[in-house]
Amino acid sequence: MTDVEIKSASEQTRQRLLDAAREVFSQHSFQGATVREICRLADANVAAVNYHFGSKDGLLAEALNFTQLAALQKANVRLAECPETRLRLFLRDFMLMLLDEKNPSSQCQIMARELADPTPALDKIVREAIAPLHEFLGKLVREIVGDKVGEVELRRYVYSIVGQCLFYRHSHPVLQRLHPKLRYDHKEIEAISEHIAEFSLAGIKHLDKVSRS
Amino acid sequence: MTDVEIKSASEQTRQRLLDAAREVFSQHSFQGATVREICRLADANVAAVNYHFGSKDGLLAEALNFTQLAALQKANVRLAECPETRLRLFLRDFMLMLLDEKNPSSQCQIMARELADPTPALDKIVREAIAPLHEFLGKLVREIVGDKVGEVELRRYVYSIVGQCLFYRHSHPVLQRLHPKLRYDHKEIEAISEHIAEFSLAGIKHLDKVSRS
DNA sequence: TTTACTTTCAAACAGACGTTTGATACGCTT
DNA sequence: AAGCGTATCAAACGTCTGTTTGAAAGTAAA
Repeated sequence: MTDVEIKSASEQTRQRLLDAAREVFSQHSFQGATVREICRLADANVAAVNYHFGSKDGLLAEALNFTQLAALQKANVRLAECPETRLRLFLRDFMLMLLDEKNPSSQCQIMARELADPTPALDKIVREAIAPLHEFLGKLVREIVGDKVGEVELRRYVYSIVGQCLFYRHSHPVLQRLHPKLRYDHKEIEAISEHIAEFSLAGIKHLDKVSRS
Repeated sequence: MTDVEIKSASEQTRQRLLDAAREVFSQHSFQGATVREICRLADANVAAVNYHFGSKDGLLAEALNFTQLAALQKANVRLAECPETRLRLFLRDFMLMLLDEKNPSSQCQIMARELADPTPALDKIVREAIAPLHEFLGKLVREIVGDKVGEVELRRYVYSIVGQCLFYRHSHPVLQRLHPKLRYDHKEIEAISEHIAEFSLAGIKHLDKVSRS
């Protein structure tokens, strides 16, 4: 009987607040999300946020959780595959995490909002999620291109890959207006990630070839 | 002596409000931007926005202006170059428009904010700016890949290109934290656009080759 | 100058926001 | 059961928001 299963009433409301916060912060901007809506969703009093987390900023900071993203990277580096295949597999898992409509508490939506309108939480996001992600992708791409490519160009490869991925999450409101039929189901997400992987691998290898000549 | 040069006092404040609105809306989210700050910047009374534009929403709608983006496309289709070169040239001009720090009234920053947190203005943006842009790029890429590629794949090419471009604008707050030395001067922007062009052309032609086989 | 209309202005409005307060209810040890 | 620290609650606080108001100032034709 661990304290992971049995929690005090206080810890339960804390958890409900965190869940509600992830839900609301992912659907509205930080300024657009209201403490009152979060508390309503968590069946808690308005004062609960300030009691448990000090402030709205504090709640956002604690609501951020990047374990899923970190787990993806950790699992990937353990694979005994060639770097190209590992890139393909990572992009598949990453896009599934990024676009899955079934996963409402997606941290990535919060991250996307922070990009457009940074709050103090962005520093934590960059430090704990984005910087490690870029480092991970940098190493992976390095395995593909070898040592001939400079750091600046390597970074641009990573930017091109990440840029393509984020586009689908970020521009979702636009894509839905352009193509109302669009749905991010599992099959569609796999097709998208395969496209990004092939497109990127071609771009990487072509530029690699050019810079070697 | 046309009425373009000599304007009534009323039209002058209208214009000052529009300029101030573009400035403020590009630096804050729609919710974060306040009517009072816009009026302060425009040296106008708080009531001026509602008098001239009906509401804050109305002001944003009228502040949007996509003539620069449209001009880029119109100039590009008139070039007597091969489609690859035209893509390279367009990406150069597009990125200069997107990233130039000297251009504070950049419409693109407002667009980027609308993506993350749509307001009623997003419909106008999609209709008048994004849809034409995607159509333009779709035709340009079509010239490169020929008729063998399906519509769905063609769209994904365009998404990959646009995604790379928007990343630099969109993730600027992140990139600055990752690499504080980063500056978007003319030379850097040209290097970025060249990278995106080469990366994308390689991706397009490789996938084209694969799908033909 | 008078008249009619447009534009500006200070002030106020009504509502929403994050946060604080002081009282109440709860859980736990003694 | 008494006592004590913690957690919850309705209510209020002060501030900021977009918007409205009615009077004042400006503009231009008669």
